Amino acid sequence: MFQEELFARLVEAGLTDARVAHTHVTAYIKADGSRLTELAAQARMTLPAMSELVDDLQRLGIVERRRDPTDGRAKLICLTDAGWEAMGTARRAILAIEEEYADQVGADRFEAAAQTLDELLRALSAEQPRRDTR
Amino acid sequence: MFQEELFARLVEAGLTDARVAHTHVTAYIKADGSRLTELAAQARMTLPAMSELVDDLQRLGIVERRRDPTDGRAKLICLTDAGWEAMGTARRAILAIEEEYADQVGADRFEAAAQTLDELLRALSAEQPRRDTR
DNA sequence: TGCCTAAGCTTAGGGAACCGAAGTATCCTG
DNA sequence: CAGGATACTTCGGTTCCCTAAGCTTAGGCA
Repeated sequence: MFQEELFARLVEAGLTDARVAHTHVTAYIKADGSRLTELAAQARMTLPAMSELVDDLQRLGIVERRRDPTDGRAKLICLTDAGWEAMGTARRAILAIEEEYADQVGADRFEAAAQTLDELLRALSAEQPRRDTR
Repeated sequence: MFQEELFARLVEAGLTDARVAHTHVTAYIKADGSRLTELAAQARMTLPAMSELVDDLQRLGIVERRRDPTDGRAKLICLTDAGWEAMGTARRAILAIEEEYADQVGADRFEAAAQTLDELLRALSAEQPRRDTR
């Protein structure tokens, strides 16, 4: 529901190739680059799954893989210029939808619910940290 | 996260064949039976997708398809005895998890957030009723 | 009565988003 | 400088959902 609305807006804004799974990268990627292992753990998915997502975003020119200067095995997933731009329009779209939601139930209640859920998620994440990355 | 916890508990309770998608049926099915069209609309998915789910639950002995006495085209999807039993254990598992969540953030806040989200969902569903069932 | 459209459902084929197992390259430790 | 651990990739498979195309029954209307 939220996703349908978001992706409709992204298409309007010209981001026709955006897919839902991409958010698993864009939600966690750091400004100076993230390792695949980091991203997979934060998104709670396996390395192969995250690798495929990064492949796709690389094909679309949103991210690029750079060699990690501190570790020859690792790669840093970084946003490209086009990636930063896309992040900006996505963020604006999300804020607009959140505003609509806040209008439906009252800004104070929406804010409170969001806060509660965020806290709950953090508490549960702390209990059961990452997935098994054997 | 919630799903992992729920299905782990269901397996413990002996419901080893339960799958995530089954909730799209069990969440909406009425005590005296529901039509496929109804279920698909409420779960916001297509008829073939819902039909497959019902196939699967039928194979597992959870639901059965009865002829609708008021319309020869339609079928009523009904819970079997085993289905009612499974619903009971699932409901108990869900309540137990919700209690744990309430403990994490406070029962009052959890309750308030749930209420807010429920209201939001209803408001959005009213705006954008069902999916296109051409 | 006999079509003809619509409604209810099913079948067939395919794509997206994951997972587990197994492989390669690099790092680190004794 | 072996041997194990770490970072990542490749391969094959499952789940969950979709669109397109069918088949059957209902209901209106000439």
